[in-house]
Amino acid sequence: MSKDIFLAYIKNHIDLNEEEESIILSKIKERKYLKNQFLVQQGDVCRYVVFIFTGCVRSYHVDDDGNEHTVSFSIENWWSSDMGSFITQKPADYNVQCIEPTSLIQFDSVLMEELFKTVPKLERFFRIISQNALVSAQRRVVNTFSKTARERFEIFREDYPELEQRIPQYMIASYLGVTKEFLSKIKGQIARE
Amino acid sequence: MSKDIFLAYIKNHIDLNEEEESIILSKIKERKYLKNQFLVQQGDVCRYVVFIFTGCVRSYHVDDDGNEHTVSFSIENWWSSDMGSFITQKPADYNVQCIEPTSLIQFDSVLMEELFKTVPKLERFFRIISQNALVSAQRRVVNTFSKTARERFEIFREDYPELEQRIPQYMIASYLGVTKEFLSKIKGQIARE
DNA sequence: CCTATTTCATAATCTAGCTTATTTTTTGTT
DNA sequence: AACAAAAAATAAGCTAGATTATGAAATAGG
Repeated sequence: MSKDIFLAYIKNHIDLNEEEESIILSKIKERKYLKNQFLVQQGDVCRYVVFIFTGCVRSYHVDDDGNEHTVSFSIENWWSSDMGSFITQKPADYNVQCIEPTSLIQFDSVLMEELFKTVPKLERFFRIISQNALVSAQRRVVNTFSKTARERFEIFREDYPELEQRIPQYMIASYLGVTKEFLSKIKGQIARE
Repeated sequence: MSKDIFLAYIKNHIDLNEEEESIILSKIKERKYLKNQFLVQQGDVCRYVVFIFTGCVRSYHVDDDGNEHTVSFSIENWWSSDMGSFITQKPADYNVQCIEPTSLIQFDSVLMEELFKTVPKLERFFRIISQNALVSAQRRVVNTFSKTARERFEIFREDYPELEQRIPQYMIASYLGVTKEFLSKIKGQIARE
């Protein structure tokens, strides 16, 4: 059952006894989204953090010139949200949109606090995954400055080999910080070698 | 007393009772570093997370071409470390160096776990500050892609008005992701208006 | 106080990546 | 299967920012 995936994922990071497991199971439920549906829209307040069972979700910002900038892709066994908006309850900077039919658990702040109260160990769990997310966000900053677009593309391919097939190329370009035309050129170069 | 600054800082994010406060106070101690001393050097394993009382610390990565890329500046009431290295105990990607004489608290992983065990609320505290740091790292990626160098410089000035006076210009350039020459040109442009 | 070393400014040349435009391919819908 | 719409490829010309070079100003050390 897909909720067990979530338990297994937690148990990669912390230990849970049977009671804690059943508390968690009792409080979460699966929800499905269709392709192209939004979990949050830029400007709205983000009410959920989600854990993804299946599917794929993209977070992206649309700037003043109308250009899209992808913050993250989230797939199986990963998290998604506009954290800044969720924490502060201010308007979201990002759109969070399903790019595949997606099945997930939705955590609002009430549920979150309820879980922390009944299973305090989860504080530790979320600390750990928050720290890990921070580390990779910082690495991305440095890569953006120190690597060429082509290098960043090659790193992307290594880090997420399956993702390239599932995601339209123009979205990958907007994740790498280049235009779709330039990514196309890079792929041409690589193919020609 | 400077340790009280640390307590006050924690209490911005979570509540502490008297007992918890005194446990924390009993376990931490102040340490001083000279200007230019390293807290971590790229390639070594990072053994500490630090909280800064006074002074300024820079984290930066040196890439294969020998170029420096500043990940963060940390001043009064803020944290610093190479988190990735600290967590995994693998070689650090970053140098963490004092750019002013600096007074701080040093947390090694033993102390960290001891604190988490005796004051479990601190898990929550570190989750919150990690999440905040994640939000700003993500915002920085988006800004890098959506704003010009000049706009990023102006944002930097607004966000950290005091910092510009304290930090050499070439370090600011490496934080913004441009060469020192180009930052100099930008400042010239702005001055001429 | 003097000298050496960093740091900052300015400017000419060069290039990675952007813009704009056109064509081909793929995907989705009736 | 046919059509429409979205996505990808290709290419010419263009700019933000890099590189290289030189001199001036500020810091630091003796």
